[in-house]
Amino acid sequence: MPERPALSKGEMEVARILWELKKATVREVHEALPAGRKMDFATVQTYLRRLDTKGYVKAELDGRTRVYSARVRPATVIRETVGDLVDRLFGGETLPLMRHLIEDGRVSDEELAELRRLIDRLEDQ
Amino acid sequence: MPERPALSKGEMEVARILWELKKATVREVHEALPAGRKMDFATVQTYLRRLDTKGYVKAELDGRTRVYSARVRPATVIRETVGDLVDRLFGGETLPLMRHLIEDGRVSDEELAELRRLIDRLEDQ
DNA sequence: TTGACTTAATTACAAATGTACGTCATTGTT
DNA sequence: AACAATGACGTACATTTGTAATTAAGTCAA
Repeated sequence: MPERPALSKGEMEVARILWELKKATVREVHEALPAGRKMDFATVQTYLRRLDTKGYVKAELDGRTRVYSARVRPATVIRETVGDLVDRLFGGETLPLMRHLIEDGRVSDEELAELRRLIDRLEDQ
Repeated sequence: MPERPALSKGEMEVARILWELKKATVREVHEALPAGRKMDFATVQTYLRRLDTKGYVKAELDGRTRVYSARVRPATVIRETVGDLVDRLFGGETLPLMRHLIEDGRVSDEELAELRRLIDRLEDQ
């Protein structure tokens, strides 16, 4: 595996927004920040540049503007990032994390139902 | 909320081991590192000291030896840490993370059953 | 064309992090 | 007692991270 340096927290936020937009300029990412999340334009710029350097995204020039897009698939990044967290904070066990998520009460009834469907699907195959 | 500085990755690893041991000296934590995880004794020492400074653990002296134990409950630390990850990497949505965990195939059938039980319990109340 | 704006690119820098060395005190061994 | 081994503390230091100020370059109104 081409081991990339891990994402920092700030990089994560920016990467996630880029994934959502598929392709975006610094400005577009900046504008897509969640309401209330105050981050300087230049800061977003820095994160995107670092994501590029680390190999997570690529940039192509459109005129004088850089248009960024993912180079590594989100699913991969998520797998690596969550895996790392599970290792460090849960000793590699996934269940305790799920238990926490479910019991923490941030999951709606609908989501619970959805979850159950997921489980069902996995079980009978 | 008494906002503590977030845990760093190294601190997480050490904290988790301390939680498991309940109470432990630097050496004990060092020895309890997962096989294959090579970390210098002094590094463990540093992480514990920083955990102390940040308010996550406390230390009492037994002779000339420091015995560390949690000051903040693991559940709290986990809630904060996971919450932060969910915000940054999943835009605050919990379900996508659970979906990932379930679909990533690291959960055994038994664990799936256990999960279902958890969901059942939450649903009928 | 010349400021006045916009926006992009570069550079900066303190704080946090990962990682460990050196020093000194303590204890166990001939 | 003198030496070797053990272990605690304080110190160190290069990287990485969070965050932005500065500089450069293109664009538009007068």
